[in-house]
Amino acid sequence: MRPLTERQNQILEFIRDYISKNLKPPTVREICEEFKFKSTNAVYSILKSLEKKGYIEKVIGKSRNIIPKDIMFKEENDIKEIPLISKFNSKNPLLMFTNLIGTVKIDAKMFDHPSSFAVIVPDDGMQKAGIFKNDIAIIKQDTKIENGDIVFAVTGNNAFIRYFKSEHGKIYLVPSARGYETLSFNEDDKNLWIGGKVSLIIRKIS
Amino acid sequence: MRPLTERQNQILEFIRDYISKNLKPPTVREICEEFKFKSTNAVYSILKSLEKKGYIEKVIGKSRNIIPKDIMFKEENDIKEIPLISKFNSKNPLLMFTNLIGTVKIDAKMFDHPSSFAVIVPDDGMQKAGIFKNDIAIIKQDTKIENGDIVFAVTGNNAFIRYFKSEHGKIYLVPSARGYETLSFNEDDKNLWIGGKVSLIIRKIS
DNA sequence: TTGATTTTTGAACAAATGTTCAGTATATTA
DNA sequence: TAATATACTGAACATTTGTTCAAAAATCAA
Repeated sequence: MRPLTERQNQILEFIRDYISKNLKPPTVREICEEFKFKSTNAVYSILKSLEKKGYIEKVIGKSRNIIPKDIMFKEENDIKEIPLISKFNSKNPLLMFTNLIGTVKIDAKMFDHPSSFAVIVPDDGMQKAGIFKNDIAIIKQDTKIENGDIVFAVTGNNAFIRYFKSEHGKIYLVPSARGYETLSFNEDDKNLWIGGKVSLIIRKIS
Repeated sequence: MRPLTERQNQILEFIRDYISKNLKPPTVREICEEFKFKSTNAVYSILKSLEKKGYIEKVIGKSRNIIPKDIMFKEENDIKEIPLISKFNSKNPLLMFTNLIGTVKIDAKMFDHPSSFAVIVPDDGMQKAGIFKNDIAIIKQDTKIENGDIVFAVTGNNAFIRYFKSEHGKIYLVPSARGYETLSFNEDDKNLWIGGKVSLIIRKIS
C-alpha cells in the first residue's frame, strides 16, 4: 500500500472522524468547506488519489459514497448491546422490555444471539453451579430448552435461575444449592414463563 | 412516546438495519424501492409521522438526513478492549503481552480499570468461589492486594487463580476446592509473580 | 530538464435526493 | 357523523451532490 501524502492523510482522517461522529460519510462539498478549498475539485482529485492508492472505495451513483477501506473491512456487529431488565411478570412477559434499567455490551465473539436479554441473578440458588446472587446473567430466548439446562423463569413477579427439568407433564425448577426448594408446575401453567436459557455469566468482584 | 403503527415500525426497522449495514442512513428512494412503493411520498409521509412521534430527526438541507433518535444519543467510547493473554513466565511477566491471543471487549460501565488483562482460568481450583476452568478472568494490575483477595499468579510457566494470603514473610496461594494444594513462597521469591486481582469473571455456558 | 504526481482554482453538467402539491382510500377517534 | 390520522399514487420542483472539463502552480523522481 503506497503511503499517503500529508494532504491525503488529513482528508482521510477527516472522513473517518466525520463518519464516527455523524454515522455517515461526508459529501465532497462538506470536505471542501472544512478545508476552505475554493473548488470541490480540490477534494475530488485527492479522493481520486486515495481511491487509486486503495484507501477508500466509492459506490457509483450514490451520494455520500466514500467508504474508507478499514471501516469497510471492520467486522460488523462486534459489540452486542443487550437490554438489562429489572422487573418481570409471568403473565405479560413481553412487558418486561418496558423495564429496562440499562444495557450490557458484550463482545460479539463471546455472545451473539439475536434475541436475548440480561438480568441480575436474584438469589444464590445456583451457587454450586457457580452462579451467584448479583451476577449478571445473559439469557438466550428462542432456544430449545432441554432437561439440565439452566434457565431463567418467572412466576408471578418472582424471577428464578434454576435447572430446568421436564418430566411426565410437569416442569421442575431445581436449585443447585441447599436451602432452596424445587418448584413444580404443570406444563401448561399460565403462571410460569420460561424466559430462556442462561448462556453467559458475568461477575464483578469487589 | 406514542406507539408506532406496523408500517412505521417496519420502516424504522429498515432504517436502523440499513445504517448498521451501510454506515449511513438510506435515502427516501432507497426505502421506497425496498418497500416497492410507487411514490416517494409514501415513504416521505411515513417519515413525517416518525418525526412527529419523535422516533427520528432530520437534518434540513442534507442528503441521507434521517437520524433515528436512539442512535443519536448513543454514547461513544463506552467499550473497553482488554488483551487476552495465553502464555506466562514469572521471570519476564511483561513478555506476556507478546502472547496475545485476542482481545475481550467489556462494557466500560462494568469494568474500566486502565491497566488490565484477561486470561482463561486454567483449572478448577477456585470452584467453590464460583470460578470455573475456562472462564475468562479479567485481572486488574496496579491494585493493592490484601489477604483474601482472589489473584492471578504465575510461577515458572504455570498460572494460577487462587486466594492470596500473606503471613510472616510468606505468601500462600490458597485454592477453594478440594484436590488442589496450597502453594507457599517466600515474600521475595523471584519465581513468583502476582499479576493482579481478579475483578471480573465471564463464563459462557454451552 | 522533463515528465509525472500533487494541489489547487473556476465553472458547469447531470444525477441523486429532499420536498411539496394535489388527490384517493381506509381506518380510527372524537 | 365529522374530523383526524394513516397509507398510498403521480407528478413536479429545488437543492444537494458526484462528476467532468480546462487550466495553473508546486513538488518530486528519473
